[in-house]
Order: sequence, then structure tokens, then C-alpha cells
Amino acid sequence: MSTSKPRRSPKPQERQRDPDRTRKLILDAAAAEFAAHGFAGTRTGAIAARAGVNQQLIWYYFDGKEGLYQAISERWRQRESELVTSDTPLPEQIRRYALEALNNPDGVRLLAWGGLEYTGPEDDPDQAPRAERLQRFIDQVRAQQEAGRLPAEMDPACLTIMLVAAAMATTSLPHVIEGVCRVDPRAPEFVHHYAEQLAVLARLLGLDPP
Amino acid sequence: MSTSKPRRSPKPQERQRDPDRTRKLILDAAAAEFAAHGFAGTRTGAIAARAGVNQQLIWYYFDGKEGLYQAISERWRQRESELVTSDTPLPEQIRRYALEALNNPDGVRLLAWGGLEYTGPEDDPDQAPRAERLQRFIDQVRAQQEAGRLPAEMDPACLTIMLVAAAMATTSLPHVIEGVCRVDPRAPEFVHHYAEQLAVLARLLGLDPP
DNA sequence: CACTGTGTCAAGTAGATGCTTGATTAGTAG
DNA sequence: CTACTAATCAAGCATCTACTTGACACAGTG
Repeated sequence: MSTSKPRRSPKPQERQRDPDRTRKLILDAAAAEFAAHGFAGTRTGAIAARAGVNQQLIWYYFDGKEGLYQAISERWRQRESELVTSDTPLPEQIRRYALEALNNPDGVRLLAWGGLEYTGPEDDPDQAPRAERLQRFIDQVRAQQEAGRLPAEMDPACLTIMLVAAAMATTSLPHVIEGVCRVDPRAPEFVHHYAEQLAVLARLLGLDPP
Repeated sequence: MSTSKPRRSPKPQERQRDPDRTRKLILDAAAAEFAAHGFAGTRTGAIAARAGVNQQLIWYYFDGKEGLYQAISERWRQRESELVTSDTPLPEQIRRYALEALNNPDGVRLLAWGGLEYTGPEDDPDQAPRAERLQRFIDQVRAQQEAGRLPAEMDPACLTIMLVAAAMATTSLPHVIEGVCRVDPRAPEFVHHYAEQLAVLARLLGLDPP
């Protein structure tokens, strides 16, 4: 603690009262904690400690644990929507999705937790953006199918679901990977290899552009 | 409270002292609760209530929440090992795995929770059985590959992981399925359809026997 | 019958957890 | 400077939760 009160410091340099910064600190810490332990396993005290702020600020800004979780979900939804540009070839899109395990592991884990904590259509408000984005992917799959590159018996929507699930495997099934491959499932080398293999699979299925 | 003490009921009819039965009641209830809420989200009180026994018996028989979880995992590991007979064609094996979402939803969810709660090789003791079982699957994939039915650039282990992850999608990504397909992801009709599609995928990849 | 060990239960405990209250400070407008 | 609001914090509270304690009931044994 400084001996004198730093009144009107010409530059706000390291200002201690900064709502925006505090909000972001809490959000970042919460994303990490929720991603690591899920909703039930996360302690608000741990979030506050990680953010380096007083625990009470979680209520001040987000109206409690539940509200904070909502805020996190909202934020991840936004980030998710920036993910894919639909003019990219399908195998490449899938490859990038698998690489999200490295670029944004918290987001992927949040999505995985969400699946297990999911109870029904009502509790997950406004998942329209993701659905819409995936719909575009499905449309592209269907286009390839109609071009005769993918057999007609394959349901494009189901195939898309399968690919998404497969792309998340390094996050959702690390214990299986570890047991089978004897590799660290989160090691960048493996994730890259896996993502590449996923692209190979997509190409085998005839999902690359003409 | 009954007015008289019912001494020496001639038939043990509905015997209240039955260790084996009690153990099983607790195990079943615990499987359901852990599957529904994960380890952190499960309350021992809820398990006892569901089992219809006193909460304390969880300690008497399983030495607490952690021990009970271990017991559950052990039990699921056994059941899992009875799952596949390796002389079945690969597409059929995968199809059956996907159908486990109907036959043993708790087990599949337990596996999914395990992935997210997984921290490293040390905390998941003895996953050898599963690894071994999957290894046999991988070997079969490799056999097809060497027979020239699957391109050489595809890594059999990675492909297997992808298929397992995909097979679990109705359990691990219900929110995505719901959003995209507008169907109840746990409805038997959909699970059957999805499992069938998975078999189609496997066949497209050349995984069926000669 | 008394004695013993196992299974069952009700009540209680220490600590954690989410949340509230009330006060304190920094920044700003009059 | 004064007054006021927004942001921050420390301490407290009610409740929950995993776990403990101690007592009771039943069955088998001598």
C-alpha cells in the first residue's frame, strides 16, 4: 500500500476501479473454472480468487453463480458464431473445428458440459445461432451428395452430428484416447494429427469441393 | 409408529435386513444419480432417497461418496467388457455401441462424465479392459485396410476414436442434435436411425467384411 | 435365555458454499 | 471543497453436505 494517496494521477496507469476490466477479469476466470469443473463443480470462491477480485463482485455484476454462467454461455455463443466461414471446403472446416481444442479449449469443454447438463429444449435458450451455422454445413454436405459424391443413403444431418462429435473427441474422450493410443490427448502434436485425420475422413467421404 | 413391536414375523417375507439387496439398491441408485448429475452434482442424500435406505449405509458399505463412485465405475467397466463379440462385422459393432444409449444410458453417460472429469492417466485406474477391447476393434480396422478396402493414409486408431465419439453423440451432444434436427435426441426412433446411419458410414469406409 | 456381531437408523457436527448486509473508498459533478 | 454515485471489500448468515456418533434391532450361537 502506497504511503500517499495518489490523487489525480495524470495517467490512470493501473486504475483499481474499472468496471469493464473487472467484468472481464471475472468472465475470464469463470470461463476457465466452469470449463474445468462444470457448473456443479465450480466454486464462486475459486472464480473470485482466480480473477483476483472480491467474491461479492460476482453478485454485483452478474447476479450470482447462475447469472455468471449464463453470461459465459452467451459470450461463448458469440465467439462460436465467428468460427466458420462457409466458403471453406468442408474437410478444412472440420479440421479447424477439431483444432479449437487447442485455440479455445474452454469453449469446447463448455459445449461438452452443456451436453451432459442438458435436460431439454427449454433450458438452453437461443441456440439458434449454432443451429443455423450447422445448417449451412449440412446444406453443403447435401450439395456434395446431390453432385453424386456422397451416397444417397447417408443422412447429411446425421453425418454432420457425427463429424462434430468426432471433432470434439480430444476434449470429450481424453481417457479413451489415453488408454488406446498411449498419448497425451491434449498435446498439440496429437491434436494436430487427429484434426488432420478427421480431414482425411471427410475427404474419403467425398466432402471436398469438385 | 406401530403400536406393537412385530416380533418374529413367521416369514421373512419382506426382510429388512439384507446386505446384498441393500448394496444393490445403493449401487443402482448411485448409478442413476451419478449418470444424471456427475460426481460433483450428485448428493449422497439423493442416492439414499432413491435407494430408499438410510444415508449412513453409503459409508457402511462403500466408505463414502468417493468409494461408491469407484464401485460404480468398477461395475460399469465389467458390463462394458461384455459388450462386443469381436467376430461381429465392424459396422454392426458400431451400430450396437450407438444403441447402448437406449440399453444402458447410465453407463454411456458415466463414460462421458468420466471424460470431462478426467485429469490424467493416474486418476483413472485400470482402464486396460476397455483399451484392450478397442485394440481388437482397431486390429480389425487395420485388417480391412491391409486388404485394400480402406486407404492407407487413414490411421486406424484415430478412426476408431472418431467412431466411438460419434456413436456417443446422442448422449454427449443432445443439445446440438435438438437444435439442428428438431428431434428428441433420446427418442428410440431417433437413436435407431442414428445408429443405422453410423453403420452406413462404416460401410462407406469399407469396414464391412469381404 | 443371555450374548454377540452385523445391519440399520436418527440425530448431530464441522466445514463449505452461495448469498446478503453494511460500510468504505474512488471518481465526479455542483 | 462538498455531495453524491458507482465500485469494492470484509464480515456475517442461512443452508447445505459429506461424514460421524451412538444407539437400536435382528439373527444366530451356546
